[in-house]
Parts: sequence; structure tokens; C-alpha cells
Amino acid sequence: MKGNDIFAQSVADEPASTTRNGDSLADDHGVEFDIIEALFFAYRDFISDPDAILALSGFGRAHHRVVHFVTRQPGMTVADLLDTLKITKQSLARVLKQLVDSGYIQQVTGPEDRRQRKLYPTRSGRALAFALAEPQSRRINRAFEGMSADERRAVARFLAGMQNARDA
Amino acid sequence: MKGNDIFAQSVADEPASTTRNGDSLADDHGVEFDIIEALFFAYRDFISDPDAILALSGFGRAHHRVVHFVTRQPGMTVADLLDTLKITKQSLARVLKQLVDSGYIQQVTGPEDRRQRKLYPTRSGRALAFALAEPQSRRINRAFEGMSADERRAVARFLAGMQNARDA
DNA sequence: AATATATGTCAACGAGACTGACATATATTG
DNA sequence: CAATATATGTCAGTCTCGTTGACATATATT
Repeated sequence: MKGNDIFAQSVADEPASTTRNGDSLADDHGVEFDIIEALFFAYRDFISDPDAILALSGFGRAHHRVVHFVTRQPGMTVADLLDTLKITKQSLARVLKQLVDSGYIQQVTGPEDRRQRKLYPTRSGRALAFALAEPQSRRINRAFEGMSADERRAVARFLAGMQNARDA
Repeated sequence: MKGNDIFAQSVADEPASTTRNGDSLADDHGVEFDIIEALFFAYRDFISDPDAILALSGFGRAHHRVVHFVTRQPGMTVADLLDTLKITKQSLARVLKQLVDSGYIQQVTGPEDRRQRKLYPTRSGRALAFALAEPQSRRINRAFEGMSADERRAVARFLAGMQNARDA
């Protein structure tokens, strides 16, 4: 209905580039469109793996991240976690509370600084973290198949190079 | 206040693994925790690049994806786009409408099948797509620095291997 | 003529992020 | 010791972007 009769204008706008090479026209200007898209699809599928498992506990991806990092670095403080996830404490609060209430994470008053709450996974928290990591790990190993150790190191270097500079 | 005096229980729960190697204990079981985390940080920083630009137009990441794919594949239908993004049409509707209303995307009735709405970027839509891709592309090239053509191909193969099987 | 398909739209909802303001316990500092 | 700073928690409201379900319209297909 609306917007159909502006076809003429649309074509007049940029006919050459729109039809130049028939299909994809964005392999231009040296922009890494292919890698950009590959990253989008790879990451989307990568994070979809744990979703089924999370749904069983009624959790989401936010819970996944928390359980993961606390398992990776037991004893980290709330501030550490906020810094790692780059979210606000209000945002973390709900998720963390649910994980504590459900018995996946425990908070311990800091032995030196009693204002701190050091975070530890419980046994089931660790189990959950591993269960969530397992399908992702299998996907990674599948993607690594047929690659030399050098090539695998290149992938790791690439992923590190994609990150912002870290303060720590 | 609550949850602090269960420390004893927490420690009794799993003392060996929690303290075995001091810091990170999750390099266990052959799980690819390092790559999992590297992907998390890499992707988070990667998508943060365009956010500042998007904020200027009042758009979000959903708009980014639409402008990107329509620019990459001009003339794609709404169904194509839904299939690519793996979201519902109701979810796409708002975002697409805003982009059309703002003059970044045009809809053209399909010449063969008049039920279809083929999607094209306008000149400013293309400009936006390129502006958003540019910092991401620079980040990718930075991560590629010092890598051989073989290693770069390995990265591309890895990202492809991380994706689910595609129908098309 | 009946049915299927492509798209659009209304309404309600949920996850997960945000800002702003304020409370409490504990450390640090003047 | 008093004042201030820090770590954490919490209440309230908002935003983006996804969801499901139901229904409408135009066009194709059978």
C-alpha cells in the first residue's frame, strides 16, 4: 500500500550500485563484511546451545554468564563480577539473587574486607557451569577439526585481538 | 547478613577443587573454557563498536542487523530477512517500520509475486550500514595483524565451523 | 471458488539491560 | 573519634528487543 510507488525514486537513488554485480554488492570498500557476518552467525549459534539446558532451570543467559565466571574464578567479589560483565549492579542483582536462592552460588563475607561478598559456586553451580559449557566445547572442537596446532593458536590469537584492551 | 554463615557448608561441599590450583580451577575436564570466554569478550567488544553511532540515530542493534543484511542482499524479501535473523515477524515489524519511516530502507512490491515486499537500502541506508561496519572492520583487521593468509583462512574456517548447518 | 501464502497489525508479556535515589555495613582518613 | 569513602543491596521506573496468540488483507495457487 504505502511505499510501493516510490520505486522509481528508489531506483533513481542508486541504480548502478544496486544492480552492479547482481546479488551481493557489499564486498566493496575493503570492508570485512564476510567476517562480520560469520561472527554474527557463529556467536548466535554458539550461545543457542545452552538455552535448552537453561530453560529447564528457568534461567536465562544472564544466569549462564554469572555461573560461568564464578566457576572460573571462585572467590571473586561482586565488584569483580560487575567489572567482568560490564553491567550495573541493579542488573546483576536479580540474577545473582535467583542463583543464590536456588543454591547455585554462595556469598561469603570477605575475610579481609568484610564489606565484600566473595562468590563461590556450590557443587550444583559447578555442575551447571560444566553442563552449559559442554555443548559449546563440543561445537568449538568441531570447528577446530582438521586444524593444526598453529591454526588453532591463530584462532585464539584472533579472538584475543578482537577484544578491547584489558585493565587488569 | 543472610548466607554468610553457610561458609562452613560451602567449603565442606568442595574444598579440594575450589582450592586445588589457587585461582582458576576450570581448566578441567578438557572443556574449552578459554575459547568460550575469548568468544564472549570478543563478541561483546565487537558489537559495542557501532553502538555509539546507532545512538545518534536513536537506533539499536536490531536496526543494525536489518540495515546490514538488506545492504548485503538488496532485494531480499521480508521472509528472507526473518529467516536470516531467526526472529518473529512481530519482532521485526517495529524495527523495520522505523527504518522505512526514517528513510533508510525501501519496500518494493515483488515484480513476480506481488505479495512479497522486496527490501532495498536507500543511499543513506547504505551509508549507515558502511558506517556501522567500518569500526568492526578495523577491529577485525587489527586482530588479523601479523597473520599469514593461511592463518586468516583458518579463522574464517573456524567461524564457519561454529555455525549451525544452513539450509540454503 | 476454496485454500494457501506473504505480509501487516493489535495486544499482552518477559528477559535483561538502563538510570536515579537511597540504605546499610564496614574501612579509611583527617 | 568523627567524617568520609567504599562495597553492596534495594526500590522504582524505563527501554530495547525478543516472545506468543489472534486476526486482517492482498495475492497466488489449486
